[in-house]
Amino acid sequence: MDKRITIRDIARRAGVSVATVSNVINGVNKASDGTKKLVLQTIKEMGYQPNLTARSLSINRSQMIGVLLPIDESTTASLLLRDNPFYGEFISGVEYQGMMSGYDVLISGFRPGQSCREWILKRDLDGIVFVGNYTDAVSSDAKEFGSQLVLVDSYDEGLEKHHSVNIDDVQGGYAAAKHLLDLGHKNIAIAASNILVDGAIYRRFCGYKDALSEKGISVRNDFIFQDSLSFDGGYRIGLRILENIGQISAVFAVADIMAFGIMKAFYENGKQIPRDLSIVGFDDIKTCEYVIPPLTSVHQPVYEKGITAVNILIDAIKNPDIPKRNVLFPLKLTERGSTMNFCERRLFSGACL
Amino acid sequence: MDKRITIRDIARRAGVSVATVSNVINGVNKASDGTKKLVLQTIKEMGYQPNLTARSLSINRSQMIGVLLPIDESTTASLLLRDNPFYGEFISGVEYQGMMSGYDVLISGFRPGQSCREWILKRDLDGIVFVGNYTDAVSSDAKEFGSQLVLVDSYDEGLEKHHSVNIDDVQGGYAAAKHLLDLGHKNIAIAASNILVDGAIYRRFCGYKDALSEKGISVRNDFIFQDSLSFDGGYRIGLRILENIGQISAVFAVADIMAFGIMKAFYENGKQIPRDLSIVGFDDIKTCEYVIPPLTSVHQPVYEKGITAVNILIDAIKNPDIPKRNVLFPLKLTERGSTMNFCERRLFSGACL
DNA sequence: ACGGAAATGTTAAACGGTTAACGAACATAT
DNA sequence: ATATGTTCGTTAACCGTTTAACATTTCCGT
Repeated sequence: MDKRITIRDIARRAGVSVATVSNVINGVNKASDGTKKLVLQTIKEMGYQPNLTARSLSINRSQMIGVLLPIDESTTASLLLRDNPFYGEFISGVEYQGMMSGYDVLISGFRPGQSCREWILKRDLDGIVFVGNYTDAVSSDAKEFGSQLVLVDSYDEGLEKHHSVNIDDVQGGYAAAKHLLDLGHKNIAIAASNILVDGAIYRRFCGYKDALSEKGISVRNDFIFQDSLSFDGGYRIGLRILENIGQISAVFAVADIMAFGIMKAFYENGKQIPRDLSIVGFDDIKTCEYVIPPLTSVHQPVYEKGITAVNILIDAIKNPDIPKRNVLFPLKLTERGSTMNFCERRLFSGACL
Repeated sequence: MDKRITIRDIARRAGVSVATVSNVINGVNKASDGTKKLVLQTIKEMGYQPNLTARSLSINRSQMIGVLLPIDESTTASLLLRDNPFYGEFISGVEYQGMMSGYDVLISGFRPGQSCREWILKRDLDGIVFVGNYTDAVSSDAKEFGSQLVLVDSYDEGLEKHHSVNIDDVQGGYAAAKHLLDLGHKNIAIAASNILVDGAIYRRFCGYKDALSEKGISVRNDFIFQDSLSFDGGYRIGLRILENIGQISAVFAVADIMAFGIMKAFYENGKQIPRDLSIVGFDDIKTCEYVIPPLTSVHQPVYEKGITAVNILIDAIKNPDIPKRNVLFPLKLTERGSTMNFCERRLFSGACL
């Protein structure tokens, strides 16, 4: 409960003006070495910490950046952060890089109907990292006040107009399907959420389609399974695939979590992965290594995305006129035990076609 | 890039003094209904947002709270947040409750050698939620500046002196072992990290011991397996258990992630869960539902811990003199498919002893 | 009609920094 | 000796709020 020590206390004790103390702190070269030493010494002795709130007010910059996370629409209450390990990992990257660059990180859910203008303005945020599907409102909000903006995971819209960090979903989808094709599979289903709603999912689908058509295979409508992007959604799709078990030998699930649901459905019905179905997931969350068999999945660099977003943001804060940067992370498939060669699989039940 | 609108602009436009505008904003009842309406109207028209930085400076409170997260000691670089879904879930609770109470949330890793005094001082933080093993330095830092402190997951030390939120590890460990005992198991191993190092783990062990001795069973030293608190650690323990497969029929893993490692070791060696080994985990992370069989686990309310911590913190901020509160969440076991009755299991291989 | 309280405002000094503008002291060049 | 420039500092205004202290008007009881 001590009285807070201010720059004036330092000035008084050191016998100089507050301006001089301020200059020393900020490295403005306007003090003799002697004075500098004296001031620094005094600061140390008194355990003085400059107050960033006051500084913010004065220089109109806060040295804080914000992360806006999507909300779980179903509850409006909790962040997706709660249920999806992704966001924690992402924030970790943001926090680390922010800290390294001297910025503090504020987090918040971006609740519908809310404007980020409010948030930026209230706290004088120097910039924000916006995760998820961005709305035009967001960008105009940011621009209006000299705050910088980096979009993450919202590839589609207005990409050129903003800084952005994305993963190459098309290529990822392609890699997934390609892997299955290389294993000799021809009848490859896809498990997804509504393909037309979510841009990222649609792009993964496109990659899948590309890989197939490269081999002269066209996508069969009845091989496109759509349900909610969740374990339960995957489970339901798993049951539907089981009905077509003779025709489908492999499936590309556009999210790991759906893949787990499919695996569950299969096990419950006495089928085995990968003997009865090869599965490749997408995201490569830690759980992929824990399940049995471990899930082959398209790896996405979540932590690195956080780091990169902050790097771009801070560059932009320091120099608002740099051209927009749009980073697209290439994706690589991590092969594990949930996929196997189509022919070898046939060895269990007969000859290879 | 517009000029920011300040309280003076509002005052000018509405033809009143800034003090009046301020009063209206803060609900101080010093203005006539007419004036109030006028001011509010003007605020809306001009899209004015009070600047919290300036307010902070003025009232010496920031309406911000901080969350200090433990760092992964191995890297010092990244947060544990990166690898452990826990923290994301926890932060989600903190963010939600903070938002509901009008506080913004700042997050940071608590890096060794750092003092939180600096952080509190710099940003005028009203309070902080400290997660993990706390050091005395933290508390004196906080106290010194009227900042409030809530300790999370650091049951042991100086509990009475601070607000705290913890889970009842002893009871959780007890519940885990009890469940296995109730299923008829007698030779129950425990998989843990070094029992003497981490207080929480030690308490879980104590609960396990209590349950056993209640049944007249004493803990066998060769049934205590210790390794790193990770999937790999669990895997190694799994291999060691396999060597004693005749003797051990069940295991309590003090963290889900270790349980998954054990399961993996068993499957790789052609053994089946729960037929050859009943397993109960601890934490009940989402993954428990995804693995096959789904893991029986002691559920811990991570999100609620976040909510509760913030509630206590804000109470303490508003009234610094309230007595210290120490919340201890009771734990409940969630039964799933990784455990089975000892006798039924014997049906596979012979008679029930 | 008068005094005092209540209601409604205003003024101006904080809060803890930054920084433009100014100035003194001293060295150097002419 | 004078002009010119550096070096080292100070003064004071400002950032956008809050709030104590004061001022004016209105209301009410007697």
